[in-house]
Formats: sequence, C-alpha cells, structure tokens
Amino acid sequence: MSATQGARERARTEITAAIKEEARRQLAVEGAAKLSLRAVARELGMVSSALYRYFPSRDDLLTALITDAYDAVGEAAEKADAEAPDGAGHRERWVQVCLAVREWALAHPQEYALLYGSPVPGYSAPQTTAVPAARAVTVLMAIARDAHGSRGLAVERVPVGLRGEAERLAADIAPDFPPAVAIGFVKVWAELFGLISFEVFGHFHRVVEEREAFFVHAVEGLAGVAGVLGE
Amino acid sequence: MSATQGARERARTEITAAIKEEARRQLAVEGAAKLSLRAVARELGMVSSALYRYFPSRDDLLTALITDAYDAVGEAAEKADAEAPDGAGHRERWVQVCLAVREWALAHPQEYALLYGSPVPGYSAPQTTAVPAARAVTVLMAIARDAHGSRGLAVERVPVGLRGEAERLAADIAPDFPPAVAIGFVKVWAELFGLISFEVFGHFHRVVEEREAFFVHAVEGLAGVAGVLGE
DNA sequence: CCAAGGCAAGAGCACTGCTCTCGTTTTTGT
DNA sequence: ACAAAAACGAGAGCAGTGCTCTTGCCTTGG
Repeated sequence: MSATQGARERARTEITAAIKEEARRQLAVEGAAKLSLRAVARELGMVSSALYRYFPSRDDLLTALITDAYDAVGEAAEKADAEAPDGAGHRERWVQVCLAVREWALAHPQEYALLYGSPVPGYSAPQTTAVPAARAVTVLMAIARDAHGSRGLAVERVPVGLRGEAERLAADIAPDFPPAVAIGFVKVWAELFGLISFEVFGHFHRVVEEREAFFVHAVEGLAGVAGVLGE
Repeated sequence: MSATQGARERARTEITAAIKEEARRQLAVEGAAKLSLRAVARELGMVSSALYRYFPSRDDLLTALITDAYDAVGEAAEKADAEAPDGAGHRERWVQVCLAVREWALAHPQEYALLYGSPVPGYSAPQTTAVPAARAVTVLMAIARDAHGSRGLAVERVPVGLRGEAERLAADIAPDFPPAVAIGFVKVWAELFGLISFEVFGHFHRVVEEREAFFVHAVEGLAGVAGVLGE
C-alpha cells in the first residue's frame, strides 16, 4: 500500500512473489498434480515449514496461482483488444481477443488447466477469484456491447421455454443486452473454451493440423452466434 | 477368452474388476488427485504391494479407468441414439445423444474430468484409449451421415485458407463427408464439450440456472453448424 | 529499552507410490 | 505323476509428501 514499507513487510512480499514464481516454474514443468511445497521450499533454500508462514496450505498456494493466471489471461485479452487497429471492425476485434486467449493458453497449458480443466481439490476459490476470472469475458462482452451500440448485432431468436432464463441472465450479467444476446453470449463463451481446451489438452492430436486457421474459422462462427457481425 | 478358465485366471479377472470398482468409488468421492493405491488395497483387504500384480502403477490404474469411462460415455451415446423414437428427425436424434453425454458427465463428474479435463500425468494413454474414445463421436458422426444421405445437411462454406485442411480432415475422419461438413463437425465436437465442461466444472454457477433447457438450445444451434437440420 | 509478535529451522506424524524379498500356491512341461 | 516355472500375497523398507509443533532468533511497536 505505502511506498516506504518496513523492511520486514518488503521481505514478505518479495518472498511471497518468489514462492509463487518458483511454484509457477514447477507447475509448468511437472503439472499441478506434482507441485510440491517441499520442492519449492528446497529450491528457494528454505525449509518446508517456513513456507507455511506465507501460504497456509498447498491449496492456498494453488489458489494464488489461479488468481494470478486469471489475471494473466484477462490482461492478454485486454491488451489484444487495445492493440486492435483503429479501423478494426467488431468481428476483427473479437477474433483478435480470442486468439490472444488461445495463445496464452498454449503458452501456459498447465496454468490454463488450473483455470478451465478439472477443478483440483473440492472447490478451491469461491469468491476470491471471481473478479479476475471475469476480466477476459468482460473484454468480449465489451465488444458485443459496441457491436450492439452500432447495430452490428444480429442474433437468433430464443425459444419460448428459455425466454425467462434469457431475461434473468441478461439482467444478471449485462442489463443493457437484449436477452437473446445474453444467451448467445454465454453459449459462445463456453464453446470458445471448448475449442481452446481441446487444442491445449491434446484432443486435436492427429485430427486438426492447421490449428490457428481452424480456430479463427471457428471463432468467426461463434462471433455470429453472439451476434457480433463484421465491420 | 474361454468360458472355462482356470481358477487362477478367473480370480485374476474378478480381482481386477474389484480393484477398478473400488478405485472408481474412491474417484467419485475424492477426485483423481487423491486416489490412493494403498487406500484401494486397504479397502479390499489386501496389502498395497499385492495390487501391483494387477496394475504396474497408479497411472496404469487411472488409464484403465479412463478406458472404461470412454466406453461408458460411448455406450450412453449409442443407447440414446438407439432409443430415439422411430420417427425422430436427425436433429432430434442429435439432441438426444448430446443430452445423454451431458447426463453421463453430470452423473460421473470425476470420470468425465479424467477424459476431458486436465490431462493428469504427462500423457497417459496414447493409442490404447483411441478406440473407446471414438465411440461417442462415432454416434454423432453417424447422425450427420444419415442427415447427409437424406439431404438433411446444409453447411456454411469454408474459407479458402482452410480448404486444404478441410479436405485432409474429411479424408481422415470420414471420407464420405464433404470437406465443409467435416470441418463443421470437428468444431461442433469441441464446442459441445465446452458446454458440458463448463457445466460440470462449475463455470455456470450463478450464471446459467435452467441448464438443461440452455443446453438443448445450445446443441440445437450446434446441430445447425454441423449441418444437421430438422426432420 | 523491552515485551510482543513474526520468522526460520528442525523434529516428527501420518500418509503416499513403489521395490524387493520370501514363503506359498497354482499352473505347466515332461 | 512329478518337478520346474510362474504367479501370488504378505511384509519390510525407501524416498517422498502435506502439515503440525516446538524452539530459539530477530525485527518491530510501545
């Protein structure tokens, strides 16, 4: 909080960062299952019990990594949107953001697995991760919103049985969205991560070869479902 | 192989099955991360080292569970298709099969996570699981094939940059499919599991409430992308 | 300046996957 | 039918894990 903090406090934040960094390193190499508190401590030249001053348990370390990872993917999405060329249409922005998320996932498969793979313990982080988790989706939502504002939105109709859910959903996540757009958006959100997960988790092995082109084609289709048209 | 096998051989298959059964039980309760060989052995009244006569390692036990799980979801899909009413259109069959996969996943979340969540070790099963893994997708492919045969197929066009990939893909997975259908089918396949994974892994918590209706709406949309029309 | 609290270290507990050895039992080859 | 070979269960043991507790040191705040 303050620029000049006590030496002890500074040491604490530094060591905490070092622990997370080393944990992230081991996570990338061995995967979440084999992430070992003792190994992290060993590599940092401290004894394992000392590490518990910083993280009360292994799961808390993992939760911290999850929060950071959500932030990282959110930042990648935000950066991609910000760097989109000025004249870019909504669909082009959409594709660029999706590509950024995919590339982050491919570059950090184990961290991605922490976020969108199997939930490791019982339930790790209920509320703490909610805010950073929303960053990436907020970017895509903003694009849909812009498309909506400039009438670049066209969406399929919602079946009657789902109309109540659609209205409730719109009210919850984006009150300015028409219910049909809200439903379409959630669909697309989940489907996007189906595409990324299949690629990251190896299900496209010996199936899809030109993966980036395939991905772009797919998310262009998804943009249509979310109602994000071209220019 | 033979109906009358030696007592030893019969005991072996029985014990192997008992081990997998108990492992599956523990998997459902605690999750894959905490599945313990020793706990399984303990529950079965044998010593842990004896278990290694049946599975060379913990990962091999997991691989066996994965194979069985692929078979289970494949069987669920096949059954749903077989039980579809006689006059059912292609789209209705499609939805029923998707629902069956989803319901299996919701009923066996930990086993589902083994298949479509984070790949646990490095890579567990390369070729062994390929055949059972294909069962479910084969069912959906058959529906698309039937739709194709009765001209119930209409699919978006493939961009030029992806045309080569589309042809190669069609030749690999379904030579009787037009390239555009093959591409659309793979897209839909991945997106379907995005929907299921988000629901099973809890990403729809406090987002989607009427989940079955939402799912049906979503997979009806996917049917369209795969080119499977109504009646 | 001194008590209070944060800190690192070590020992220790209960648990894990896995290996090896050692008798016993079943199957197999002659 | 008998001996050799293979399969098996039990136990001890190794290296590793998450986590707790106690013991001193040292930086803080009053």
